Amino acid sequence: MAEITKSYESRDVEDKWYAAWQEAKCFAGQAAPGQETYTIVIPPPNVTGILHMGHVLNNTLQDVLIRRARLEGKAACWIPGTDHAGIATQTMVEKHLKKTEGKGRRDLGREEFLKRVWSWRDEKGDMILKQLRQLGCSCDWDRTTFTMDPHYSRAVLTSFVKLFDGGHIYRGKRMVNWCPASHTALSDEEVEMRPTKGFLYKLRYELVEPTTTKDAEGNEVPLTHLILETTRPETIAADVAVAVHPDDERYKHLVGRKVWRPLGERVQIPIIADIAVDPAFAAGALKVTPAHDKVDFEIGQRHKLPVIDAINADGTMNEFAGPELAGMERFAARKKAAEILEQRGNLIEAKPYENNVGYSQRAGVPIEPRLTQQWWLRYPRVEEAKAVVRDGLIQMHPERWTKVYLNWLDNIQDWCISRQLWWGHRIPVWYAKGVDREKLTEADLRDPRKIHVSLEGPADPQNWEQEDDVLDTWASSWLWPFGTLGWPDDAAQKAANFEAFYPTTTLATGADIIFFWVARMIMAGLEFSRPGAPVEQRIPFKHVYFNGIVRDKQGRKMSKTLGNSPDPLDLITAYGADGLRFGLLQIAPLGQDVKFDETRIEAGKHFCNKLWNACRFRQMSGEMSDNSSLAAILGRIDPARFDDDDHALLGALLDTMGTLEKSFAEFEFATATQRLYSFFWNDFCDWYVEVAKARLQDPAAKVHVLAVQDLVIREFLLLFEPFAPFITEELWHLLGYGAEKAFLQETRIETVATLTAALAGRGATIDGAAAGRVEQLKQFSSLARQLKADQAVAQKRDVKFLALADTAGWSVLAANVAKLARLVGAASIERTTAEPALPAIVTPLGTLYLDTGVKVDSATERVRLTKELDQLAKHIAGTEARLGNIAFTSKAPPAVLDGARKQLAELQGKRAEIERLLVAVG
RNA sequence: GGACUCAUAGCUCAGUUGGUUAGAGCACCUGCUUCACACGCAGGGGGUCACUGGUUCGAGUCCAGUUGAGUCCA
Repeated sequence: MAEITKSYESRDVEDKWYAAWQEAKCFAGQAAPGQETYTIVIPPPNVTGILHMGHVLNNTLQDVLIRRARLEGKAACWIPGTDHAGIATQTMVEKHLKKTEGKGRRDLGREEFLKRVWSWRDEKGDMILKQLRQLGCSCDWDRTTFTMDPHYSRAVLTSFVKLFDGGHIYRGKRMVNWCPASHTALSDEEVEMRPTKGFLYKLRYELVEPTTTKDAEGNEVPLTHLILETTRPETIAADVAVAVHPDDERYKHLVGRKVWRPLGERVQIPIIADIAVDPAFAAGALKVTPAHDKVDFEIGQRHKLPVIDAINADGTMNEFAGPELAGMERFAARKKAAEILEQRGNLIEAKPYENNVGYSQRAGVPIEPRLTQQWWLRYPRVEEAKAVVRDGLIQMHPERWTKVYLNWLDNIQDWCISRQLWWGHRIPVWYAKGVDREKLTEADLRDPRKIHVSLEGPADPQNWEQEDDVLDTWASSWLWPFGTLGWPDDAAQKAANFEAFYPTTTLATGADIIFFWVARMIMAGLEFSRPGAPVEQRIPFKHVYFNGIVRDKQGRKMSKTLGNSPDPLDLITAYGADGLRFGLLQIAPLGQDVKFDETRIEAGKHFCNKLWNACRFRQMSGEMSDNSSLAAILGRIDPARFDDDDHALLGALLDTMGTLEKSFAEFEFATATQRLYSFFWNDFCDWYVEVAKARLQDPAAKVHVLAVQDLVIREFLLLFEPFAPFITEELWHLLGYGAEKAFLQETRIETVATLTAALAGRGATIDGAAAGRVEQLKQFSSLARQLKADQAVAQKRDVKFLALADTAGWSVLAANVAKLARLVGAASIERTTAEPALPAIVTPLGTLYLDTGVKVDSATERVRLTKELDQLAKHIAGTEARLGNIAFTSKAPPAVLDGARKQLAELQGKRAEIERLLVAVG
């Protein structure tokens, strides 16, 4: 067996083991008939993406789940892949083209451009998947899927055709969120509302026929114009009416009259009444611009108003905006429009104003409501999607997200699924040549002479033209849980073992895509996955775990522009993948955002090093014996030699195992990591290993004590492996736990029940009371050290202690004196019945005197003891007051009362002892 | 406007169904190269649990309100 080095060097072991795992196909998702499965599909990162901290958290969580499932003997399958990310990738490649060749995509043409995107992908895509390997992710790489792969594309197009045939898809000229930067429509979910500073322009619209109105006092006064306010004066030339609320007394008599439109061609536009107008906003009159506002469009529809489109696809104004504005960029045009209006006397004032403006999430520019032909989806299975979550078939963690999910489904709007891009799944619709696409009706869409919808395309392609648009990327990723398992092809599904692995078990993702992805996947799963099967077989997953967002120390989102995100690969280099994983999970409580703190990652590394050295020390402590099975180790454990420390340690181990079982069931990973940490560092290293040093001096006890350590390390490595797969694998082999050359993952992890039973099978039953006695010993040693420190005695100097103890206390001390002496640095700990004039401290096992050989400084001692006495007095007073309260003694549960009485007795005993010491000091 | 989350030590966070003197890591102070580990060991200082009120024998924990930070929806 190789000797363990002085410190853990992650770099030396990570690559080695990852290669070995892959070589041995450790991560292959293969299910034996009847075997319980555990499936995860990765939230596919952008194919152009590189690993950031959010990925690290999200994927570490998935790896922890999948590795634990493997240790529990389940058929674990984690399916990786990437997303083609339509807009992002197309924009990226376009930018690259512009920079390197000075060309735009239109210069190349669709086919050539797509070739360039593919070659970009082949060269740089999947980089992130390589990075995930460095993190230790145990994905079944043979199943890697890209949303543009031929079989996956087939799934996407199949879903379109099925939905079209089912009447869920239609085409229509409607208001969409238009991104002037990317030249495409966006879904509502891709629009982000941002408070934006601008101006509210107060304008005068001149009445064609002046009239009168009543002023505040009821006097008849002349009225020559209407006042209205807008944030977008550049669209005035596209105004087709002015609207007021039908019940607004101020304007009732004006409805039906006309005003002069102040910009563009000098025309009269009607004053109309519509309930969409908010009479409380501004002056209560609204300019109606159907082409450039969703509400205005609806008003226009109701009143059969014309539509004037004054803005081009790229966000510049066209000739309908008027000669002064034509050709200008929309924001420049806004300024210019205000100037013109001011010159003409139409502008009353422009006051600074902040309102919510929709921005393209991807391009970061304000979207333009725009009337265009698009493809729309009426979501299938909406009610069923609500039911599966409401009924708990799909559980969200934390549970509160179900409310957000249900609320969205309650207010669901049709989904604009077409995008005016080239990179993506081209919509499988063909128009007969000569058909005017602008004039197609709903009925025409169902007419096979005009429209062809299929996977293969028409038999006579020369007579047809394919739709130019592609599908929204999310309209491909919503099929992910079954598209990655071979759907819709029967043979492929069989090969992927769809039958065993679907529904998937857990989806781990961020709550920011609950609508984009989670909700849509649920609907898609219900609609497509197993037609006709019971609902519990059609859901795409059973659990959704929402991980938090990784933020910087100031609580800001990590982003490239802020430069506040560390490179995960640097962190792996510095702290090891295990240190990064463990450290990050420690600060990632369920459903809460994570403020990133590099010192916690460093602590993760330190913990790995601690584990490493504890194993190293075990190796140095004595011969390694057969560790290859639990039975072999248990065979060396001698129940007759169990002392309190053995009981307490194994009790803590079982408790830790129980905590982990519970944590995994509840997705509480921070709890799990914290317990692993405190168990190993405090219970095992700080106490057990230290006290064992004394026991190891006894040759008769040695085999047993080392076996206990071998057992604990074995179980700990199994518990820790999901969090830190590299170091645990390395130690597993170094300490000979694997049979032959078996990997750690091939061993089944023990449960509280099985380990308890295995111990019982060896005749060992854990004495729960031992932990309390060990606690007393810990306190004793801590107090003894404190006494030495107080007396300025060097720690390592072996001093003489005297203990004034009763029989019970002394019996505990006597049984552990060798351990304690070593622990506190004592030449001897002897019992005394006298009351020596020495510095003393009161412990749960008796009063301990320190014989320094120097005369006691009674003044210092008095100060020290008095201080402690004061503190004690306070606690005693508090406890006495509680116990003296009849309300407390009559109502509190007996256990609490008992505890309080016991505590009071202890405190009083301690006080009496300190008082006595004070007298003795003089 | 509606929904949600958070506020505990200098920093980042734990704190189970309310129950002894509120914990950890990092940072800080003191001491220590002791036959695993200085990526370590020992000892220490540091908290009116945001604020106000309520329920209760008892509140960091439950309820209401206030303030502040953040997220989502409209």
